[in-house]
Amino acid sequence: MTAPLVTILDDEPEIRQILTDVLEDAGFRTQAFSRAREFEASLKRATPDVCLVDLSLPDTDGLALVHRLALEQGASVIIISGRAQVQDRVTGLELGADDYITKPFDPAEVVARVRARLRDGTKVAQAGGNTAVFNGWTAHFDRYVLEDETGTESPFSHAEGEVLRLFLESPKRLISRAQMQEMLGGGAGDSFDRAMDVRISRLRTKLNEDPKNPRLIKTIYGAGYIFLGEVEWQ
Amino acid sequence: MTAPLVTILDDEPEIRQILTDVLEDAGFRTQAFSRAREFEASLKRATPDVCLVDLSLPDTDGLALVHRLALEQGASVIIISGRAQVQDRVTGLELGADDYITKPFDPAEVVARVRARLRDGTKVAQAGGNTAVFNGWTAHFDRYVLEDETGTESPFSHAEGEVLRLFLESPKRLISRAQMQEMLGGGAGDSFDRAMDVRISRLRTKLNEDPKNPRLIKTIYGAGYIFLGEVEWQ
DNA sequence: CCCAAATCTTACGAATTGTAACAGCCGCCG
DNA sequence: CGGCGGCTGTTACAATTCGTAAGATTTGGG
Repeated sequence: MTAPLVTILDDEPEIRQILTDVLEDAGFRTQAFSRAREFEASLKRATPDVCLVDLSLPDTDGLALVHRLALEQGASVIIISGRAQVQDRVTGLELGADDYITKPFDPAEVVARVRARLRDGTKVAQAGGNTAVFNGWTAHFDRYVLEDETGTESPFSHAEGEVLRLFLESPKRLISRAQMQEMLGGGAGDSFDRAMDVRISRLRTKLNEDPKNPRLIKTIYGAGYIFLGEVEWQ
Repeated sequence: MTAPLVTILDDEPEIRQILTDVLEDAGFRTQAFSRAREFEASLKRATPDVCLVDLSLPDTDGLALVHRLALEQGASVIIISGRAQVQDRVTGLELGADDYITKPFDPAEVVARVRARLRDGTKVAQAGGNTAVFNGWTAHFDRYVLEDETGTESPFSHAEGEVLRLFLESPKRLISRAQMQEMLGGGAGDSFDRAMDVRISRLRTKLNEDPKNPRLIKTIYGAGYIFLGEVEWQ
């Protein structure tokens, strides 16, 4: 699957550069434009997944553009603007923008907000986000199915999926028991730890882990678990 | 069609009051909670369209709650927080929130952002046609007919249609049993749950679902059902 | 090496869900 | 009227899920 496409429309070269860099680092494809005319022309060639639009454009009314974009293209639109007044934000959002970021902005936050737009899915071709590939396995969270490297499929349950997803979302990082309980909605039950053990045990079986030498789900005595494995979400 | 439901989770009574007032003025239905426990209990009865969650809760880790919400409920989540650091926002958004508003906030902006969520996210009861196309099937609700991918037609009953419509109107979202009863005018009969089971069982048969591995109507043990499939109303 | 704590695994059972079979209801038609 | 057929809820039993308990095993300190 190709990476999501993010288009940037801003007349300041610096901003374009910063946004392009940080978004490409985050794994997106990007296209940057300085003028609305070129930007709109590009829409006829490829529909972006998210558009970052600066309102203070010299050659167009930015708000009208946003309105058209949101209405016709069906793409997610994030306004980036120097105007920080509440009224500006409200009108921007009412006109169809999905988010409104004020300058000066932090690049990391922009990336996070772009991701948030991609996640909610209804606008994007829902291809991504609920399938993960790791070490020969493929986990389909939409179908609750785990796929072998030979293509053999076996179902996993909701509880198993919760744990697996948690691991796949934070690979190669220590996950403590307490963290799991919270994430998995465990009312910190008295013996809830044991339940978690069992869940993990069952997951391990399903992943054909060698009990003596687990390769994917590693126990850190007294601390928690670590999921090793090269995960790629699709 | 009923107004969209917005739930508010905040421990400060003032904030709850302000948000409730301004959102109801804007035409939404609201439910406000001060504690996470009650809030989560309410989710079993009705799925809100948007959740406003304050992170600084006394009785729970707010971030974990947000994560669960975004993951399982598929509802739009907006974090409201006193913490304004970029890092806080980024982690909040990465964990699945759709937006992040810092206190102090302007009520008008909150309303605008809630509206933005509703626009792209949840399909609010499509007023449009009564024909839905999904995964090779076509459901004609005006004629009570289900059409095969080969064009073969087979009738479905009223009760089956109710359930099917409910699924098709909220695809890829968890639908709890309680919700079904409500939506389908269920006199909360004691054994009405089993009737619902039977309805779904019959619907599954009609959709040629493999009992061992259903592809469209998925059961989430202890939670409800989820309808997978790419739905398009016509 | 020994022990206590932590963790793994297995078996069991309560709760939940699936579905086949039955029965009541309603409309249709001879 | 009576029988028939489709629809739908109820019941009963089978299958699944998942937490709990309990014993086995592993870990790390002394």
